Amino acid sequence: MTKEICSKKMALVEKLGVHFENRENLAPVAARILSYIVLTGKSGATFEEMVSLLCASKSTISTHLNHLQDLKKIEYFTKTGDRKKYFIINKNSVLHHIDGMIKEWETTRNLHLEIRDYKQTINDHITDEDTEKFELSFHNDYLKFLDEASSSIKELKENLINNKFNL
Amino acid sequence: MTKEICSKKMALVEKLGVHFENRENLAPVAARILSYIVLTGKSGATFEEMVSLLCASKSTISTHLNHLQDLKKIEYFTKTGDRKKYFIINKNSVLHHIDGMIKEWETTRNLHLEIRDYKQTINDHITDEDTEKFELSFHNDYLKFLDEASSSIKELKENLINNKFNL
DNA sequence: CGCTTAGTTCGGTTTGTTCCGAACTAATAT
DNA sequence: ATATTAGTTCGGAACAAACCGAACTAAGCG
Repeated sequence: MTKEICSKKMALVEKLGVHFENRENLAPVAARILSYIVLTGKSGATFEEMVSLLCASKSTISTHLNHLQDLKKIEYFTKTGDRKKYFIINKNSVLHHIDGMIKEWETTRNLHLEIRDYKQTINDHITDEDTEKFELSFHNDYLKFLDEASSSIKELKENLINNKFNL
Repeated sequence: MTKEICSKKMALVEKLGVHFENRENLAPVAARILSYIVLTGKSGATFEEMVSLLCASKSTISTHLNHLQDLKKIEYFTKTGDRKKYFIINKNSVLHHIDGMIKEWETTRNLHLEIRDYKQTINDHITDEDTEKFELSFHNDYLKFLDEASSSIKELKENLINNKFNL
Protein backbone atom coordinates (compact mmCIF):
# COMPACT_ATOMS: atom_id res chain seq x y z
CA MET A 1 0.00 0.00 0.00
CA THR A 2 1.41 3.38 -0.94
CA LYS A 3 2.25 6.00 1.67
CA GLU A 4 -0.56 8.35 0.64
CA ILE A 5 -3.22 5.64 0.74
CA CYS A 6 -1.96 4.50 4.13
CA SER A 7 -2.19 7.95 5.65
CA LYS A 8 -5.59 8.42 4.04
CA LYS A 9 -6.60 5.17 5.70
CA MET A 10 -5.40 6.25 9.14
CA ALA A 11 -7.16 9.60 8.77
CA LEU A 12 -10.38 7.74 8.00
CA VAL A 13 -9.78 5.42 10.96
CA GLU A 14 -9.76 8.47 13.24
CA LYS A 15 -12.82 10.00 11.64
CA LEU A 16 -14.84 6.81 11.64
CA GLY A 17 -13.47 6.11 15.13
CA VAL A 18 -15.02 9.26 16.54
CA HIS A 19 -18.28 8.26 14.88
CA PHE A 20 -18.24 4.77 16.42
CA GLU A 21 -17.19 6.15 19.79
CA ASN A 22 -20.40 8.14 20.02
CA ARG A 23 -22.75 5.96 18.03
CA GLU A 24 -21.77 2.55 19.33
CA ASN A 25 -20.69 3.74 22.76
CA LEU A 26 -17.18 2.35 22.48
CA ALA A 27 -13.95 3.38 24.22
CA PRO A 28 -11.66 5.48 21.99
CA VAL A 29 -9.25 2.66 21.21
CA ALA A 30 -12.07 0.13 20.73
CA ALA A 31 -13.69 2.48 18.20
CA ARG A 32 -10.39 2.86 16.32
CA ILE A 33 -9.89 -0.90 16.26
CA LEU A 34 -13.34 -1.40 14.79
CA SER A 35 -12.73 1.34 12.22
CA TYR A 36 -9.38 -0.14 11.29
CA ILE A 37 -10.94 -3.56 10.82
CA VAL A 38 -13.75 -2.09 8.71
CA LEU A 39 -11.29 -0.27 6.46
CA THR A 40 -8.94 -3.23 6.15
CA GLY A 41 -11.64 -5.49 4.79
CA LYS A 42 -11.52 -9.12 3.84
CA SER A 43 -7.74 -9.56 4.12
CA GLY A 44 -8.11 -9.17 7.88
CA ALA A 45 -6.32 -7.07 10.49
CA THR A 46 -3.79 -8.61 12.87
CA PHE A 47 -3.06 -7.99 16.54
CA GLU A 48 0.51 -6.71 16.19
CA GLU A 49 -0.42 -4.55 13.23
CA MET A 50 -3.02 -2.78 15.35
CA VAL A 51 -0.69 -2.49 18.36
CA SER A 52 1.83 -0.61 16.25
CA LEU A 53 -0.48 1.36 13.94
CA LEU A 54 -2.96 2.44 16.61
CA CYS A 55 -0.15 3.12 19.12
CA ALA A 56 -1.79 1.21 21.95
CA SER A 57 -0.52 -1.44 24.34
CA LYS A 58 -1.01 -5.15 23.76
CA SER A 59 -3.27 -5.40 26.79
CA THR A 60 -5.53 -2.64 25.52
CA ILE A 61 -5.79 -4.16 22.06
CA SER A 62 -6.39 -7.61 23.51
CA THR A 63 -9.13 -6.47 25.87
CA HIS A 64 -10.94 -4.48 23.23
CA LEU A 65 -10.67 -7.19 20.59
CA ASN A 66 -12.31 -9.62 23.01
CA HIS A 67 -14.95 -7.08 23.89
CA LEU A 68 -15.75 -6.43 20.22
CA GLN A 69 -16.06 -10.17 19.68
CA ASP A 70 -18.45 -10.43 22.65
CA LEU A 71 -20.52 -7.69 21.04
CA LYS A 72 -20.52 -9.76 17.82
CA LYS A 73 -19.11 -6.82 15.92
CA ILE A 74 -16.01 -8.66 14.76
CA GLU A 75 -14.76 -12.18 14.20
CA TYR A 76 -11.56 -13.70 12.86
CA PHE A 77 -10.23 -16.31 10.48
CA THR A 78 -6.93 -18.14 10.51
CA LYS A 79 -4.44 -19.51 7.99
CA THR A 80 -2.86 -22.96 8.14
CA GLY A 81 0.63 -22.87 9.58
CA ASP A 82 0.10 -19.35 10.91
CA ARG A 83 -0.71 -18.59 14.53
CA LYS A 84 -2.02 -15.10 13.84
CA LYS A 85 -5.69 -14.20 13.93
CA TYR A 86 -7.06 -12.17 11.03
CA PHE A 87 -9.86 -9.97 12.26
CA ILE A 88 -12.74 -8.95 10.02
CA ILE A 89 -16.14 -7.46 10.71
CA ASN A 90 -18.79 -9.96 11.66
CA LYS A 91 -20.80 -10.80 8.56
CA ASN A 92 -23.99 -10.20 10.49
CA SER A 93 -22.90 -7.03 12.24
CA VAL A 94 -24.76 -4.81 9.80
CA LEU A 95 -27.94 -6.79 10.28
CA HIS A 96 -27.40 -6.73 14.05
CA HIS A 97 -27.00 -2.97 13.85
CA ILE A 98 -30.22 -2.63 11.89
CA ASP A 99 -32.10 -4.92 14.23
CA GLY A 100 -30.81 -2.72 17.04
CA MET A 101 -32.25 0.38 15.38
CA ILE A 102 -35.58 -1.33 14.79
CA LYS A 103 -35.74 -2.39 18.42
CA GLU A 104 -34.74 1.07 19.60
CA TRP A 105 -37.51 2.71 17.61
CA GLU A 106 -39.96 0.15 18.91
CA THR A 107 -39.03 1.10 22.50
CA THR A 108 -39.31 4.78 21.66
CA ARG A 109 -42.70 4.09 20.15
CA ASN A 110 -43.90 2.33 23.29
CA LEU A 111 -42.61 5.18 25.43
CA HIS A 112 -44.55 7.71 23.36
CA LEU A 113 -47.69 5.62 23.68
CA GLU A 114 -47.26 5.37 27.43
CA ILE A 115 -46.61 9.10 27.82
CA ARG A 116 -49.55 9.99 25.59
CA ASP A 117 -51.80 7.77 27.71
CA TYR A 118 -50.52 9.39 30.88
CA LYS A 119 -51.13 12.89 29.52
CA GLN A 120 -54.59 11.86 28.33
CA THR A 121 -55.42 10.60 31.84
CA ILE A 122 -54.28 13.89 33.34
CA ASN A 123 -56.28 15.88 30.79
CA ASP A 124 -59.40 13.87 31.61
CA HIS A 125 -58.97 14.61 35.32
CA ILE A 126 -58.92 18.37 34.78
CA THR A 127 -62.23 20.00 35.68
CA ASP A 128 -60.88 23.52 36.07
CA GLU A 129 -61.38 25.62 32.96
CA ASP A 130 -58.20 27.70 33.42
CA THR A 131 -55.72 24.82 33.70
CA GLU A 132 -53.96 24.25 30.42
CA LYS A 133 -54.15 20.74 29.05
CA PHE A 134 -51.38 18.65 27.51
CA GLU A 135 -50.96 18.86 23.77
CA LEU A 136 -51.18 15.34 22.33
CA SER A 137 -50.81 15.92 18.59
CA PHE A 138 -47.02 15.91 18.85
CA HIS A 139 -47.03 12.30 19.97
CA ASN A 140 -49.28 11.31 17.10
CA ASP A 141 -47.00 13.01 14.57
CA TYR A 142 -43.95 11.42 16.13
CA LEU A 143 -45.56 7.98 16.07
CA LYS A 144 -46.29 8.43 12.38
CA PHE A 145 -42.66 9.34 11.76
CA LEU A 146 -41.44 6.32 13.72
CA ASP A 147 -43.63 4.05 11.62
CA GLU A 148 -42.29 5.51 8.40
CA ALA A 149 -38.68 5.37 9.51
CA SER A 150 -39.18 1.80 10.68
CA SER A 151 -40.59 0.71 7.36
CA SER A 152 -37.66 2.36 5.53
CA ILE A 153 -35.19 0.48 7.63
CA LYS A 154 -37.05 -2.79 7.26
CA GLU A 155 -36.83 -2.29 3.51
CA LEU A 156 -33.08 -1.70 3.87
CA LYS A 157 -32.83 -4.91 5.81
CA GLU A 158 -34.62 -6.84 3.08
CA ASN A 159 -32.34 -5.35 0.44
CA LEU A 160 -29.28 -6.39 2.38
CA ILE A 161 -30.55 -9.91 2.93
CA ASN A 162 -31.32 -10.28 -0.77
CA ASN A 163 -27.95 -8.91 -1.84
CA LYS A 164 -26.27 -11.25 0.58
CA PHE A 165 -27.75 -14.37 -0.93
CA ASN A 166 -27.20 -13.17 -4.46
CA LEU A 167 -23.44 -13.08 -4.04
CA MET B 1 -53.08 15.17 42.12
CA THR B 2 -54.09 11.79 43.54
CA LYS B 3 -51.56 9.42 45.07
CA GLU B 4 -51.84 6.87 42.27
CA ILE B 5 -51.35 9.42 39.51
CA CYS B 6 -48.38 10.87 41.34
CA SER B 7 -46.65 7.51 41.67
CA LYS B 8 -47.51 6.72 38.06
CA LYS B 9 -45.86 10.02 37.18
CA MET B 10 -42.68 9.25 39.12
CA ALA B 11 -42.50 5.79 37.57
CA LEU B 12 -42.69 7.40 34.13
CA VAL B 13 -40.04 9.95 35.17
CA GLU B 14 -37.66 7.08 35.85
CA LYS B 15 -38.50 5.25 32.65
CA LEU B 16 -38.26 8.34 30.45
CA GLY B 17 -35.18 9.34 32.44
CA VAL B 18 -33.30 6.21 31.44
CA HIS B 19 -34.31 6.90 27.85
CA PHE B 20 -33.03 10.49 27.94
CA GLU B 21 -29.85 9.42 29.72
CA ASN B 22 -28.87 7.26 26.77
CA ARG B 23 -30.44 9.16 23.92
CA GLU B 24 -29.56 12.71 24.91
CA ASN B 25 -26.36 11.81 26.73
CA LEU B 26 -27.44 13.39 30.00
CA ALA B 27 -26.35 12.68 33.56
CA PRO B 28 -28.85 10.56 35.52
CA VAL B 29 -30.29 13.45 37.52
CA ALA B 30 -30.32 15.77 34.49
CA ALA B 31 -32.34 13.16 32.59
CA ARG B 32 -34.81 12.84 35.45
CA ILE B 33 -35.19 16.61 35.66
CA LEU B 34 -35.96 16.79 31.96
CA SER B 35 -38.46 13.93 32.24
CA TYR B 36 -40.13 15.55 35.21
CA ILE B 37 -40.46 18.83 33.36
CA VAL B 38 -41.86 17.06 30.29
CA LEU B 39 -44.46 15.23 32.37
CA THR B 40 -45.41 18.29 34.40
CA GLY B 41 -46.30 20.31 31.33
CA LYS B 42 -47.45 23.86 30.98
CA SER B 43 -48.00 24.55 34.69
CA GLY B 44 -44.22 24.41 35.14
CA ALA B 45 -41.93 22.57 37.57
CA THR B 46 -40.20 24.42 40.40
CA PHE B 47 -36.72 24.10 41.89
CA GLU B 48 -37.72 23.00 45.42
CA GLU B 49 -40.33 20.60 44.04
CA MET B 50 -37.61 18.81 42.05
CA VAL B 51 -35.14 18.87 44.96
CA SER B 52 -37.62 17.00 47.13
CA LEU B 53 -39.28 14.74 44.55
CA LEU B 54 -36.10 13.70 42.75
CA CYS B 55 -34.18 13.36 46.05
CA ALA B 56 -31.21 15.35 44.86
CA SER B 57 -29.30 18.24 46.41
CA LYS B 58 -29.96 21.87 45.57
CA SER B 59 -26.54 22.17 43.96
CA THR B 60 -27.16 19.22 41.69
CA ILE B 61 -30.56 20.49 40.62
CA SER B 62 -29.22 23.99 40.09
CA THR B 63 -26.28 22.87 37.96
CA HIS B 64 -28.37 20.58 35.79
CA LEU B 65 -31.17 23.13 35.34
CA ASN B 66 -28.61 25.61 34.06
CA HIS B 67 -27.06 22.98 31.83
CA LEU B 68 -30.43 22.04 30.35
CA GLN B 69 -31.11 25.71 29.68
CA ASP B 70 -27.74 26.04 27.95
CA LEU B 71 -28.74 23.10 25.77
CA LYS B 72 -31.99 24.95 24.96
CA LYS B 73 -33.97 21.97 26.17
CA ILE B 74 -35.86 23.89 28.84
CA GLU B 75 -36.85 27.44 29.68
CA TYR B 76 -38.90 29.06 32.47
CA PHE B 77 -41.64 31.59 33.08
CA THR B 78 -42.36 33.61 36.17
CA LYS B 79 -45.39 34.96 37.98
CA THR B 80 -45.74 38.51 39.30
CA GLY B 81 -45.03 38.71 43.02
CA ASP B 82 -43.45 35.25 43.02
CA ARG B 83 -39.71 34.72 42.94
CA LYS B 84 -39.95 31.11 41.82
CA LYS B 85 -39.05 29.97 38.33
CA TYR B 86 -41.51 27.68 36.58
CA PHE B 87 -39.62 25.38 34.25
CA ILE B 88 -41.17 24.05 31.06
CA ILE B 89 -39.73 22.40 27.98
CA ASN B 90 -38.39 24.81 25.41
CA LYS B 91 -41.07 25.36 22.77
CA ASN B 92 -38.48 24.66 20.10
CA SER B 93 -36.82 21.69 21.75
CA VAL B 94 -38.69 19.20 19.60
CA LEU B 95 -37.66 21.01 16.43
CA HIS B 96 -34.11 21.26 17.75
CA HIS B 97 -34.15 17.54 18.39
CA ILE B 98 -35.37 16.86 14.87
CA ASP B 99 -32.81 19.21 13.35
CA GLY B 100 -30.22 17.31 15.37
CA MET B 101 -31.34 14.00 13.86
CA ILE B 102 -31.31 15.46 10.34
CA LYS B 103 -27.79 16.78 10.87
CA GLU B 104 -26.65 13.47 12.35
CA TRP B 105 -27.91 11.54 9.36
CA GLU B 106 -26.28 14.04 7.07
CA THR B 107 -22.91 13.42 8.78
CA THR B 108 -23.45 9.67 8.60
CA ARG B 109 -24.27 10.04 4.93
CA ASN B 110 -21.06 11.95 4.28
CA LEU B 111 -19.06 9.34 6.16
CA HIS B 112 -20.53 6.57 4.03
CA LEU B 113 -19.69 8.49 0.88
CA GLU B 114 -16.14 9.03 2.05
CA ILE B 115 -15.66 5.39 3.01
CA ARG B 116 -17.20 4.19 -0.24
CA ASP B 117 -14.79 6.41 -2.16
CA TYR B 118 -11.86 5.10 -0.17
CA LYS B 119 -12.85 1.49 -0.80
CA GLN B 120 -13.35 2.23 -4.49
CA THR B 121 -9.84 3.69 -4.68
CA ILE B 122 -8.41 0.59 -3.04
CA ASN B 123 -10.37 -1.70 -5.37
CA ASP B 124 -9.05 0.21 -8.38
CA HIS B 125 -5.47 -0.24 -7.17
CA ILE B 126 -5.80 -4.01 -6.95
CA THR B 127 -4.11 -5.75 -9.89
CA ASP B 128 -3.81 -9.14 -8.22
CA GLU B 129 -6.63 -11.50 -9.21
CA ASP B 130 -6.71 -13.35 -5.87
CA THR B 131 -7.10 -10.34 -3.59
CA GLU B 132 -10.72 -9.91 -2.57
CA LYS B 133 -12.21 -6.52 -3.29
CA PHE B 134 -14.42 -4.41 -1.04
CA GLU B 135 -18.15 -4.87 -1.37
CA LEU B 136 -19.71 -1.49 -2.12
CA SER B 137 -23.41 -2.31 -2.47
CA PHE B 138 -23.95 -2.07 1.29
CA HIS B 139 -23.05 1.61 1.24
CA ASN B 140 -25.46 2.25 -1.60
CA ASP B 141 -28.29 0.52 0.24
CA TYR B 142 -27.50 2.39 3.41
CA LEU B 143 -27.41 5.70 1.57
CA LYS B 144 -30.84 4.96 0.15
CA PHE B 145 -32.16 4.20 3.62
CA LEU B 146 -30.68 7.42 5.00
CA ASP B 147 -32.40 9.41 2.27
CA GLU B 148 -35.74 7.81 2.99
CA ALA B 149 -35.44 8.23 6.73
CA SER B 150 -34.40 11.84 6.22
CA SER B 151 -37.39 12.59 4.09
CA SER B 152 -39.72 11.00 6.67
CA ILE B 153 -38.29 13.15 9.38
CA LYS B 154 -38.46 16.27 7.26
CA GLU B 155 -42.14 15.54 6.73
CA LEU B 156 -42.54 15.17 10.50
CA LYS B 157 -40.89 18.54 10.92
CA GLU B 158 -43.31 20.15 8.47
CA ASN B 159 -46.28 18.61 10.26
CA LEU B 160 -45.08 19.95 13.57
CA ILE B 161 -44.49 23.43 12.20
CA ASN B 162 -47.95 23.50 10.63
CA ASN B 163 -49.64 22.25 13.80
CA LYS B 164 -47.78 24.87 15.75
CA PHE B 165 -49.10 27.79 13.76
CA ASN B 166 -52.60 26.36 13.65
CA LEU B 167 -52.99 26.58 17.43
C1' DC C 1 -31.50 45.94 60.16
C1' DG C 2 -32.20 40.88 60.46
C1' DC C 3 -34.95 36.92 58.50
C1' DT C 4 -36.67 34.13 54.91
C1' DT C 5 -36.88 32.44 50.23
C1' DA C 6 -34.76 30.99 46.01
C1' DG C 7 -31.07 29.74 44.02
C1' DT C 8 -25.64 29.68 42.94
C1' DT C 9 -20.81 28.55 43.54
C1' DC C 10 -16.96 26.00 45.16
C1' DG C 11 -14.26 22.24 46.97
C1' DG C 12 -14.19 17.65 47.74
C1' DT C 13 -15.66 12.61 47.77
C1' DT C 14 -17.12 8.78 45.34
C1' DT C 15 -17.46 6.19 41.47
C1' DG C 16 -16.40 4.75 36.92
C1' DT C 17 -13.57 4.53 32.69
C1' DT C 18 -9.61 3.90 30.00
C1' DC C 19 -5.38 2.56 29.41
C1' DC C 20 -0.78 0.75 30.58
C1' DG C 21 3.13 -2.37 32.08
C1' DA C 22 4.71 -6.52 33.90
C1' DA C 23 4.19 -11.03 34.48
C1' DC C 24 2.06 -14.76 32.63
C1' DT C 25 0.48 -18.88 29.14
C1' DA C 26 0.59 -21.67 25.24
C1' DA C 27 2.21 -22.91 20.86
C1' DT C 28 5.81 -23.30 17.59
C1' DA C 29 10.80 -22.97 16.04
C1' DT C 30 15.87 -23.94 16.70
C1' DA D 1 15.92 -27.08 26.36
C1' DT D 2 15.63 -22.44 25.07
C1' DA D 3 13.85 -18.83 22.40
C1' DT D 4 10.40 -16.59 19.92
C1' DT D 5 5.73 -15.42 18.64
C1' DA D 6 1.05 -14.33 19.76
C1' DG D 7 -1.65 -13.16 22.83
C1' DT D 8 -4.01 -12.92 27.97
C1' DT D 9 -4.56 -11.49 32.68
C1' DC D 10 -4.10 -8.61 36.58
C1' DG D 11 -3.10 -4.52 39.43
C1' DG D 12 -2.94 -0.07 39.37
C1' DA D 13 -2.26 4.93 37.63
C1' DA D 14 -4.51 8.76 35.59
C1' DC D 15 -8.23 11.00 34.42
C1' DA D 16 -13.21 12.27 34.12
C1' DA D 17 -18.11 12.36 35.60
C1' DA D 18 -21.73 12.83 39.00
C1' DC D 19 -23.16 14.26 43.06
C1' DC D 20 -23.11 16.43 47.66
C1' DG D 21 -22.68 19.88 51.60
C1' DA D 22 -21.50 24.22 53.21
C1' DA D 23 -20.98 28.69 52.48
C1' DC D 24 -22.44 32.12 49.68
C1' DT D 25 -25.54 35.89 47.01
C1' DA D 26 -29.52 38.49 46.00
C1' DA D 27 -34.05 40.04 46.62
C1' DG D 28 -38.07 40.91 49.24
C1' DC D 29 -40.50 41.07 53.97
C1' DG D 30 -41.34 42.78 58.78
